[in-house]
Amino acid sequence: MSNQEVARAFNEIADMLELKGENPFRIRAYRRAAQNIEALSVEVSELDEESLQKIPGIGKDLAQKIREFVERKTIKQLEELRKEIPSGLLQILLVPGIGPKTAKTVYDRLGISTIEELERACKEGRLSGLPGIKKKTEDNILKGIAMLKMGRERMPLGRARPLAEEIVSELKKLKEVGRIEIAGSLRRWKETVKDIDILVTSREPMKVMNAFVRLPQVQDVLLKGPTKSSVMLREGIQVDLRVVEEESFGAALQYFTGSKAHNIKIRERAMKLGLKINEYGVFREEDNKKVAGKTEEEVYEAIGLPFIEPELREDLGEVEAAEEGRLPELIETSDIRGDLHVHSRWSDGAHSIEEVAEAAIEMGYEYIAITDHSKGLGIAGGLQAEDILEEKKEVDALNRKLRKFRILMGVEVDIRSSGELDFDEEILKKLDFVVASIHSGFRQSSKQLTRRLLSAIRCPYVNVIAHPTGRILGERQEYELDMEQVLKAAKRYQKALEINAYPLRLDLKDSYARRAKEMGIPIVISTDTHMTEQFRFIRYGVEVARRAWLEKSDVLNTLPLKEFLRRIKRQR
DNA sequence: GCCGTTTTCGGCCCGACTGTTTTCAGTCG
Repeated sequence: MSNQEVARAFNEIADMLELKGENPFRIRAYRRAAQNIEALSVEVSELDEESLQKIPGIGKDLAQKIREFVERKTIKQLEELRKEIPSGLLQILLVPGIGPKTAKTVYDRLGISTIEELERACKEGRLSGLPGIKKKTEDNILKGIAMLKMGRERMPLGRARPLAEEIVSELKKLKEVGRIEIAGSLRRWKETVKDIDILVTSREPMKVMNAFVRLPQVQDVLLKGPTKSSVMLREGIQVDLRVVEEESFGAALQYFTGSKAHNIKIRERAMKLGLKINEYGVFREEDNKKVAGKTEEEVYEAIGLPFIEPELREDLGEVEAAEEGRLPELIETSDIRGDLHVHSRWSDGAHSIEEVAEAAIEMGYEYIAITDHSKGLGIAGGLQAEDILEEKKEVDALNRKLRKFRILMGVEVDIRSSGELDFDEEILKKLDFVVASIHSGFRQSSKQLTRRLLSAIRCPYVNVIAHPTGRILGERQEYELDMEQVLKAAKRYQKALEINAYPLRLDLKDSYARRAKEMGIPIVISTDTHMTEQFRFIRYGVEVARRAWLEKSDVLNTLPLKEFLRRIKRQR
């Protein structure tokens, strides 16, 4: 019973209670619990009722329901609701523009309980005449159904971020645009995003909005007003643009950056202090006088808190940490001194080692580890033992030539299906740095996969496990690992785990990386670069680290070369 | 259903846009 399954059950209960018109706060309680469970790095199935109640948003009742779900594979309340509410109605809720009220109305009045029926009824104009529904609403529902059919899922950060930056640079060209910032989950660098939020200041909002909806990337205008417009891009992601006053920019940025859960917490705190926060500023309850709003720092200060970095704003303990003055000093991209997972033309990279080194120097690095694939990965030009030794000669020669820069001779050694490494220790011993990773047998049992990683961690010459969970966003699920065991082993042998910065991997993900930090496991952030342009992806990895509360001192490749070498020697 | 420097009952974040209304409900973020 995974956390995700529990979260899904609670969300389903929330949906059905909503359809029944239940108390909205009770519904919110289920959703909040679901969200917190999903973000948890431990499995709720392993917790007893008492520990469950320590999770924020989970009290006696929900703790019992989790235990019930884990032990009996079902929740009685859920079963009963399912009998009461047709599953098609839940599908109808997924249609953008349709909420619980409309869904209930069409069900009660017309007996519609599937999307197909809804579509037919709209086309036949049978919805018109229901309370609050006329032709226009029918059209909007049909649009929403079309949108749903297009498969509106979350977009990986690595795809959405460049799209957002492109739009920002277009809008920046307008003379009517003052300040401009990306907000929303994109500013928090969440690994997938639902839409792109952009915030601008302007004295002539309508001109900005007019230009916005006419951008060449825009396929459809969803809504347009003086402070808020939304469009659908051809790439299939929605962009919301908001225009605010200079004087409220900080409050608006804070508000639209979210997360929702973080904002609710901030607002609750404000309320206790006799303040009210909205996107225009912080206001005193008694006389409605504005006390802050121009900058985000001001907003947090007004409620007695230090600035909280956007990446932390998930209501996962950051508000409490801010209150107690123990916010982390998050790692920054400029702290990184070397990339430790780099491919060259010797295997499947696009550039020579020399070209790669030059690009790394350009990045301001002091060192890199060249880690081409081992023989098991024939498809990626994996190297035989002799090739590795040849490659090492080239690296040695380059090191004699380069000043103030060091290329570490390494390898990305494949962990075979059997659990053995692709090279024996005699070869690995001769290298400066060894990255081990899984590239095959993804579908093995959890037991087998975990054993493979454990045996790699135990090998004295392995320094780091690369992309430990193997996931590729939108393509491949994580391996079914026993992550807790992997973490324990990494801690015991002090082997590093990689945050792979390749935008579609981001592996370790934030919640695991945070758990690793808490356990005292060393972390490296690397790009898995196959061409020199990809060194720039390091930012994505650093952002995962920031979301995981990591500081400079938690990450090995922030160390200067000498210290770094001393540190990895101790791993052997 | 949760939660407690206003607490064990009575609160629970806040506003824009749309389409239906003639002052507002529903949806969304």
